[in-house]
Amino acid sequence: MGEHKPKRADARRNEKALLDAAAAVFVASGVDAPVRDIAAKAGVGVGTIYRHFPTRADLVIAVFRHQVDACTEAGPALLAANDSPYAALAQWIDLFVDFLVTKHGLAGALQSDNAGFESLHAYFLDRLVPVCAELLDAAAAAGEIQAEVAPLDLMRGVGNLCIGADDPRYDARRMVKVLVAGLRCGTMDA
Amino acid sequence: MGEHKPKRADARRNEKALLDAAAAVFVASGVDAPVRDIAAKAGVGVGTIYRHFPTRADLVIAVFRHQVDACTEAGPALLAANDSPYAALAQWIDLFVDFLVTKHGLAGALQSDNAGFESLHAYFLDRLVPVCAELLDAAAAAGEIQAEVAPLDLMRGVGNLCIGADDPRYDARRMVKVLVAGLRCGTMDA
DNA sequence: TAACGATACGGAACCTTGTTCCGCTTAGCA
DNA sequence: TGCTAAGCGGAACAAGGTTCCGTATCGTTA
Repeated sequence: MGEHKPKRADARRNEKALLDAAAAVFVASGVDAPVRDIAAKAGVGVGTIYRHFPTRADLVIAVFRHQVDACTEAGPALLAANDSPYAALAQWIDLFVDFLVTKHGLAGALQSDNAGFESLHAYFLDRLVPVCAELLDAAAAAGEIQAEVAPLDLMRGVGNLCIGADDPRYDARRMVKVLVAGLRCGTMDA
Repeated sequence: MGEHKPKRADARRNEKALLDAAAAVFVASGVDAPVRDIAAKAGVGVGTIYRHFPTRADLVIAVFRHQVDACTEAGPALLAANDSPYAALAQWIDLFVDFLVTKHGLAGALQSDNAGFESLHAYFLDRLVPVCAELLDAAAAAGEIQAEVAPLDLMRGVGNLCIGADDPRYDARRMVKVLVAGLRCGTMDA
């Protein structure tokens, strides 16, 4: 059930290149970007994509799993690199938003593959909730935040604020910043 | 600003044929059915479709407006044709469900054209809520229903019951029937 | 009624996308 | 160094939307 490394070195290299290229292209052109564009960006032929990822949807899923993993690992790293746990939390939320903004095209891109989307979402929650909890606890322990918020609530809240983030009239990131700032000063007025 | 009839008789005939054919094909094969299939069903060439509806999305929107109109007109007609207003309501809900089941593919089919979807939804509410109200009032006046339910609530309720109606394990129509039956006997127990 | 111009029609051709296929290349090993 | 199977590139195919244009038809006018 563990990670079974593919055989050849160049194959492994290409797989990573593809994941990186796809992530970049998705950010630049959206999740609907043509497979050919991704192949070009990675400097490989389309055939190579299809050997690693049987279908377009599989590639998309793989990229997002990859992002979830990165986000997971970033939590402890940020905590170690910052004196202030609150700062770490804020930076982590920032990464999380990067991820969400692109993630919102997902449901559409995976229209047929509903099962794939569900399992991805489950994976997403399984891995990210504990990280968020850790950051939240650390900030609370350091006395840097007043409001008591459950990790899942915070993640949902941020997620919901990011809905419609592609509308240029709506600055989702701004609203998230406000929400995160709100953690510092309890829910009482004045 | 009113309805401006197209010029030629055959053009008008074809437009109607297209609307009917598209509705039939959408029911049979879903909203993603190829334009060619619709043209074939209507017995016209694809070019004809594109003269009447500049884009695939426009055709889809036109079909659904057409359905909304049909549903709107069916309300008073059913009321007139039935002795029991409740029976009329039940039959109307049936038509409404037909419409909803296919409507749920819409958001996906119009992915790019979000504005089109929004305005369609507004049109949908504007026209259907009054009809639903009329049926509900008539049934209440005849003493055939006990529960007091707002038209919009009923429509949303039915709409929500129809979510996931394409899943063969879930019989949405059955649940709607139960809900409608529930109108007859108030919300108290026994 | 015959002729004529505008209007509408059909469907082949085109473009973009996902996916498959297969001859060539190259990593890894003896 | 040579062998072989894993990998690779990209042309070719399939499917869908959209465009184009020669032909047919409508509706009017002489």
